[in-house]
Amino acid sequence: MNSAGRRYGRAYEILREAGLRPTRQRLGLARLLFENGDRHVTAEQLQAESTAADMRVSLATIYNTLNQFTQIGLLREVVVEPGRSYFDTNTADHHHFFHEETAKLQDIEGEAIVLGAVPEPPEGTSVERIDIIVRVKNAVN
Amino acid sequence: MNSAGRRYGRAYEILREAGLRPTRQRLGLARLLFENGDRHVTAEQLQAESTAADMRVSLATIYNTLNQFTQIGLLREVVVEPGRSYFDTNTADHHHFFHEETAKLQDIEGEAIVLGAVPEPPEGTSVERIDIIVRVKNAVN
DNA sequence: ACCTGTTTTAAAATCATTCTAAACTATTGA
DNA sequence: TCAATAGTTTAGAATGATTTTAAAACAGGT
Repeated sequence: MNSAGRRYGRAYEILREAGLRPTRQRLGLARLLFENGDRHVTAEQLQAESTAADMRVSLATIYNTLNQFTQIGLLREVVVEPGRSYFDTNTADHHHFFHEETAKLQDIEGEAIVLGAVPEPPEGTSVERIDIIVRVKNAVN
Repeated sequence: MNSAGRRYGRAYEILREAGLRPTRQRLGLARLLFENGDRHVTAEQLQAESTAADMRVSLATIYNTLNQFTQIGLLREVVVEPGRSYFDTNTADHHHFFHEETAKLQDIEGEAIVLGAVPEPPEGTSVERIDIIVRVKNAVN
């Protein structure tokens, strides 16, 4: 590993192993995404953060990177609203609260939600994934 | 009720009660949507159907109508893919299979899926709705 | 039939996302 | 170390779904 590799930590090798060149922008975005625990970001948000961190990364690259990271299993895409995609840095099996008013996602911890019966998939299909979204709004009290 | 009312059945009064004028296009779309059992349609699909049925309805009206019907509880919006909205004529409490390859939705019947533990919503919020999407793809065999 | 407020419409606008083609950069092997 | 090559990034154009706009058409009451 060279000095860049040391500076960026694990991301460097993860990218190499996935066959993605560890470029400046991919490493920088990886750092923003993974250095602060579990997060849910949109492309726009991530660009705002990279700008704030003095990295100039085009929106096209943000989208490419988010999609590539999703493909190699570093991120998971969560669809809750038409016309906006969230990317979740937590790829473990879990589900979400979605705050309708603030448009914010929040992980539901481990056993807090449990599926009783899982349905038989239709003939000739197999289950790929189960997404549960608990939509919440501010309680009126 | 006038002759138009009779011709379009229940929809006529439902719209009036919701404060929506029972116009030709709203009644026609209601007929397409509700006369053939449970359905999942996109705006484009509904327009194709109305064209096929010799009703000219603009896309803008299709969108307006789908949104209005959703607001008054005649439809339910299901979000499964970024950038495409499905409207479900079944507003009863139920969940969905989503076929990733064909982009088709299918209702999961009644008790086939059961939630064991339902999580406590975050402080100050109340649960609005729970959406479960079981994503399936063609089985490899 | 007439008035007034709704509704519909075509067309333009918007928004998130993807594509394109050219400029740039990482990697490899000499 | 350097050049060749293949993979990346980028600005800007293109796309596709949806919403907005402003004007024309219409529904319901008088």
